Amino acid sequence: MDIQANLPLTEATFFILLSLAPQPKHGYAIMKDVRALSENRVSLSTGTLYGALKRLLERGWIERQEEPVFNNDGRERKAYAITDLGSRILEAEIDRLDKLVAAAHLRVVGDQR
Amino acid sequence: MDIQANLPLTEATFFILLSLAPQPKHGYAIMKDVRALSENRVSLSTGTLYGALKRLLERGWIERQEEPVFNNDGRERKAYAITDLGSRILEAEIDRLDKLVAAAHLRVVGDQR
DNA sequence: GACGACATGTCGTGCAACGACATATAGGAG
DNA sequence: CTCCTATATGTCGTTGCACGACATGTCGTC
Repeated sequence: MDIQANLPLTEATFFILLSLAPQPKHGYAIMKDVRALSENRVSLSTGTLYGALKRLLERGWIERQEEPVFNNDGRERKAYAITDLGSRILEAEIDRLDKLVAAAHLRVVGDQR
Repeated sequence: MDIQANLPLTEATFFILLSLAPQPKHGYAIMKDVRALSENRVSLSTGTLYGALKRLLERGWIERQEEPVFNNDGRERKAYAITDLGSRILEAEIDRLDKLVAAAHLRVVGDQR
């Protein structure tokens, strides 16, 4: 399978995978995590979130966990976990972004970062 | 005008602005430059290129140069130039990418760059 | 005279983001 | 007891955009 062919990821997809990278989460938790990760810049609407999750499941980049996850008050949720394939794609995307940023910094005038 | 509201840029848009940042270019030159910039990963089809250029003109991120640009054999082309607004948006996008990459590197396991 | 590089454009398709809407439970404020 | 907010999951219609296919033309080379 050609990983490169799936790039670039959309911003929603990228943040969802990044959010699931350390540990599995349920939908709503992903939403909050992405908001925090992006310093409140990205607020996934539910349409974007669940639409994206559905697509990611179909592609096998993430999977539903069988073990239920418990939150503070004890209610259980079925969480999503990133798959090996998903991890490889996320890493490839980060590689791509690294090169992109490097190329951009070489080009743009008045760049002092 | 809220610059942040225009982000993220699509990959095509980003590379076009980045290509025009050092100096104005005509359409076909942008195509070749983007291919080189991205190490042959991104090949803009003409549909993407001219569609994007049209949108960028409408938004005032780029403009058509009045002075014709001459290529090797002396034929003239009307080139596109990035505007001040376009430059500010490009810089904002690079800022966004910087933060994104930084956040990603903190998160992802097995990251040794 | 055919072919590849140069050069500019239009059109139709398909995918993805997004806001709006729908639904439901839990807990705190009044 | 009722309203409001946070938690939680989902569907639907619209819109924007990338992309390949097609159309058109010039110039230089083999």
